Amino acid sequence: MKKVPQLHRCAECSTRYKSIFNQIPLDEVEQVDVGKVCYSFKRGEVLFYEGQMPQGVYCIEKGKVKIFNTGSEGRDQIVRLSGNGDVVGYRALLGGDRYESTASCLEETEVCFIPKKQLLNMVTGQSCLAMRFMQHACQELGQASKIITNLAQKTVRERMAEVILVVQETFGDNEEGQIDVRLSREEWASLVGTATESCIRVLSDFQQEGLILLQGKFIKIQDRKGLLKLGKVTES
Amino acid sequence: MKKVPQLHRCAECSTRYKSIFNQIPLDEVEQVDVGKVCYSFKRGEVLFYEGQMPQGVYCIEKGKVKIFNTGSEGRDQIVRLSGNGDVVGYRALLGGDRYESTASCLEETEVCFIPKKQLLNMVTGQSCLAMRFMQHACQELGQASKIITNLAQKTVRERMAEVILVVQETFGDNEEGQIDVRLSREEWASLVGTATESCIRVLSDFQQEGLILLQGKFIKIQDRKGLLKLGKVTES
DNA sequence: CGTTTGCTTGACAGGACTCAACGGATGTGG
DNA sequence: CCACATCCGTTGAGTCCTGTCAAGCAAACG
Repeated sequence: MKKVPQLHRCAECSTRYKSIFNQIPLDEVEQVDVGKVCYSFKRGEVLFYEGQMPQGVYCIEKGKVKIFNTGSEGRDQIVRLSGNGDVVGYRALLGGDRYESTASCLEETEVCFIPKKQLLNMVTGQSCLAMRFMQHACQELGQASKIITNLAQKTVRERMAEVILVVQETFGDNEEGQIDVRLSREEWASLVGTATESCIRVLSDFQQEGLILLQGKFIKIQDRKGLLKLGKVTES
Repeated sequence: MKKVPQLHRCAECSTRYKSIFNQIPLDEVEQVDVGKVCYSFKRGEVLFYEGQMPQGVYCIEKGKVKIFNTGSEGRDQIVRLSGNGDVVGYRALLGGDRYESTASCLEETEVCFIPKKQLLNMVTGQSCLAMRFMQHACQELGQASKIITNLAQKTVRERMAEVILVVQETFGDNEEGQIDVRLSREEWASLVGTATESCIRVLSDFQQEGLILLQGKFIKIQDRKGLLKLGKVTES
């Protein structure tokens, strides 16, 4: 982790209009600049660990982060992937809990750290920020409820199909038409909630069935409809 | 469902101090009375169905409700149990979504229905209600993340042990020391995320191992520590 | 260029689901 | 109050999915 000389201003942040700070009055947004600190993380570096007390929130300026829980057997379960403009770590801070998950960077990632005091000031202030966080938490809660049902009822094949689609929606495609995130097989397995070996087998099955194309670390979707059907996704 | 002549006043509600309306100024609480309607539901009756647009929220005055998703195979997955003082259905309303779950009563239940317009007025108003909902949603989100990891990594036995403990914490014991909620085997299975038959087998195993006592529909915990250990619960 | 890490495949065992059958409890209507 | 139907709980048998272990190979890395 490296502290970055503060040259990023929220008002000019490219991700502002897709972030939770969208539609917040400009003067309030500029207020964020005052206390924040910018950091740069390498792949594998950690924003926060499960069990810590939150000291603030992290706004991702550029990069990708995985949020995961470590089960009792030590296996990881990724519960969310976050990218540009996402605010990470707000759940524990606003819920008054310790972190229940660990956040680790999937690639070179630049974040702005907003200290607890400042965020709470803004949230409890006049602004509609509390409202925005509330809506956001409620939406995430809806997604979580879907994940729960999927894990309990779908097979590894079905879950894998759905996860591939969700990850593509989250990060989109790169210039070559591949899903724009570099995940190891183990990380795909952590998303699906299965063993690495099972994950590998299912992925190569999918390729043989013409659903996807495996290109090293990257995956290209070949038959979107096939995946939708296989994953029994009720497209929203 | 039966409409109840409105004789319940929020300010005098016995559940108010454990509900989300705790610490809300009295005059605002009294404001709720204006637009609300009280209903009475029998066991099996439904507050709302998955897919509907939310028209308001339900505050449980007395009774118990299960919130569940119906998977693609038709099997149900219970994602939450709610009781006295809980507000049900706020997630979809505040998140701006349709209901992603169905809410069905486990026993005779009396609820106060607060219309959408009124709730939104209160939430967007000066009060700290948005803050309360935000905190609540964040806490539920933390629980959901735990459930996800459990479902993905624990065995049916482990999950069952944990679920028994969680349900007891939710509803407590009745006079006879049994967990104070009447759930069918199928509903226990829906909580754990398994088949009814597996659920039955595990429950009777637990009884033989001296962990619990099965008394018809009711369960009595005999060896709390054993369940904790088996469920690998990191007591919070 | 050696070492480590990640990927892949095979073999195997066991947990969990499905199907089927049956007794008992519950509830309804005559 | 009884007969009937339905639902619920329980048990057994069989199958298959999925995780684990082991080993070989490729890729990445310093």
